[in-house]
Formats: sequence, structure tokens, C-alpha cells
Amino acid sequence: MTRDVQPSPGFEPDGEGSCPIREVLDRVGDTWSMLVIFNLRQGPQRFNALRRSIEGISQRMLTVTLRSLERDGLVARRVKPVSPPEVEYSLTELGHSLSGPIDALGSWASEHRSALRAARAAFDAENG
Amino acid sequence: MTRDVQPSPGFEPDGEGSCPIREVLDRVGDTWSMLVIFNLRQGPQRFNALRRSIEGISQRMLTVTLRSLERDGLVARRVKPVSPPEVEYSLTELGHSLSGPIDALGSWASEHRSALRAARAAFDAENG
DNA sequence: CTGGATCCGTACCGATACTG
DNA sequence: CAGTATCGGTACGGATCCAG
Repeated sequence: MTRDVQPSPGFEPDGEGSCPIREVLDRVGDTWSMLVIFNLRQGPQRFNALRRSIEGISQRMLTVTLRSLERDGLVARRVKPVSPPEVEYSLTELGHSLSGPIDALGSWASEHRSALRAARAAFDAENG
Repeated sequence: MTRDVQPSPGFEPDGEGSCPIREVLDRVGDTWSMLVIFNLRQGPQRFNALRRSIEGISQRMLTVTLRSLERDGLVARRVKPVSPPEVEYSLTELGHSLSGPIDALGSWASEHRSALRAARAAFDAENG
């Protein structure tokens, strides 16, 4: 890591060669993961319900994202052996524990979205 | 958005057609933005110091990321008119306000990284 | 030292067609 | 309904060279 300053909590290499922030972002820092977790907070949902809840997500990306979250133990997949097939996705305990931090991010976004837009508009006005 | 359930705070469309979570992720959801903000919490830093602090970031991506953060009003850029040139980056107030949520994410990552890895290992063992 | 500009491979991601 | 498979455009991001 080669740092000479004291890192903040959550940034330590932790003897694994990669800081936790980096690791969590590699997991859920993509476009859809956090949105899926956010939607599943309300309770278990089926594939297409989830698809409709998340504006703009494609079938493929929902599948890929769910697999990734399942792989990391954040989301559980339960298949009901009926016809037509019914698959229910829900947050695991680990997944629920992550919804706190995501909430914090969401709240921040709600509070500061206008400030963000203003800053961006000002910057774009000054420059090209 | 076409939802029939009550959304959680921070997920409302807010009359803008895009939920805040989505918007904040579009801004800082990339590989490097949060890491840069995280590093700047310690205080203002110069370009190459920052570069050394963030393992694996290329010169180009640091430049691009800093520009993006500056554009959104999260990071301030201050040039000292000396030779050789000295450029100092620091968090704006808005940037500092975001470090809270990022901390939450970092703390979560620190606490649960082993659980994540275990889950992933278990999943990979069962499957491919 | 602090970048901008360019080249270029790669990985992401949407669209489409197909399966159980 | 809940996926899988494949194709192809796009944008991310590293390497390199150049400039103030």
C-alpha cells in the first residue's frame, strides 16, 4: 500500500492487500446491485416484480446482478416447484445489514441532490 | 416508475424521473470516486500524494475522477502559482457530508468482509 | 509536478432469440 | 414465468507520449 499517513477506519489493508471500501465497491458498486438490495428491503419479490420495480434494468442485468448478490450471500433465491415456476428473492441477514449503509447513501442523495445539480450546472457554465 | 409498494426513504422518484440512489451512484458509484473522497478526509492532498495513497489508480483515472468530483462540487482544486506547480485537492463541505455515508459503507465492509468471502467460497464450491 | 491527448484492448451491458 | 446464449455497440480504463 505504501502509505505514510494514518488511514481512516475502514480503509486499512487489513493484511489482505485491498482496503474494505474497495472490496465492497467491487461487490455492490455497480449500477444495479444497491438498487436491487434497496428494493428487496420491502420484502421478498419475484423476478419480474423486481424487474418492474427497478426502472431501466434489463432482464439480463437483473439476472446477472441477482446471481452476483446471491454468490456474496446478500440475497437468497428460493424456487417454488410449481407451474409456472415461481422464484422468490429475498435479502439474507447479511443483505439486510448492508441496507443501513445504503440507506445512508440514499438519504444523503435525497438531501443533496439539488446541491449536486447546482454545482454541476455552475461548473459546466464556467467551463465548456 | 410503476410501483405499487411504498418505497423506502431515498428511493422516491422525486418528480425527476430518477431515484436519488441511482443518481448518487451515477456520480460516485465508479471504481475510484469513493476512494478518492475517503483519502481526502484526512485533509488536502496533492496530486501525486493522492496517487500514491490509492493503490492501483492510474494517472489518467485520478485526473478523470478528480475532474468529475470537482464538477459535482465534492472536491475543490486549488492551484498554487509556484514553480514547480503545486495543486492541492480538498473536500468541499458537500464532499465532507458524503464521507459519513461512505464511512458507513467502509465500516460495514470491515465487519463483514470475512462473511462475504465465506459466502462466496461456499457458493463457488457448490457450483462451478 | 500536474496534468492533457491519443491509442487501444477489455469488459460492460442492451437487444434479441431461444429453453424449461 | 424465469431464465440462458449469443451478438455487437459502447464506454471504461491502462499505457504512452506530450505540454505547461
